[in-house]
Amino acid sequence: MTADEFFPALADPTRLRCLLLLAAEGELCVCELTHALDESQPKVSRHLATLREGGIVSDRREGLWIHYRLHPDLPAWAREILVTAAKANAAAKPF
Amino acid sequence: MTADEFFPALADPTRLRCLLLLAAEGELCVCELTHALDESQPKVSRHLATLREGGIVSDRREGLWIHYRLHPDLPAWAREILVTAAKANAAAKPF
DNA sequence: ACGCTATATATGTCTATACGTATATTATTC
DNA sequence: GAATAATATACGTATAGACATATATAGCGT
Repeated sequence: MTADEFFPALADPTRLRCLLLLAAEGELCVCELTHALDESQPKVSRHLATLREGGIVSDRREGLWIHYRLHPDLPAWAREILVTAAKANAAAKPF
Repeated sequence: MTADEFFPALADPTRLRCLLLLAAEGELCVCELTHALDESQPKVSRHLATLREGGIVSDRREGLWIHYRLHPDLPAWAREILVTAAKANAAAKPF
């Protein structure tokens, strides 16, 4: 995982929000993400596929549900960036 | 400056390298960046314009040279992300 | 004013990305 | 094995992004 691969994944707002939710919650299924983001299921699924193919998230099937989480091999610096972005977001929307 | 505005600016390798160089060096003119990146002048200039229009860098003319630096108002979290990316880059290319 | 240097922008084109809608896949339950 | 639920993918299209080449602008020196 290089910065040149990681940053494009963060450039889409839907993908960024997915990653911040996953960083905060640990593991979420597609329907939880779809509901939390208020986006269509195919849209969320396609963005998750992008992240999966990029090695940024991993998935785990459990019956009908597929749970996504940050990929276990995601390097520490990438996680740090997500934490920093989450703090920036929290500061920007203090509701 | 929100994360949704900042991350797209990092999604292009040329822009990312410009920002990492500026973060490391403080201030550089276009010809220094062009030479350091080994890219064409219009290409570097256009990416710098993107960063300038996004409020991520500021420019200062001094005679023929135009010096770019990280924008003074760039929030701390954005600078932190650049520092983290720089460390990731340095670790990836230990030459 | 002219030429030179540094930088910016314009133009046309090509590629990548994102989207909505529709359909397919996978697993469960009856 | 049909029906249903959760998720994935395919397809067509629209938009954005990046590029190379060419040209314009701005300041300096003579």
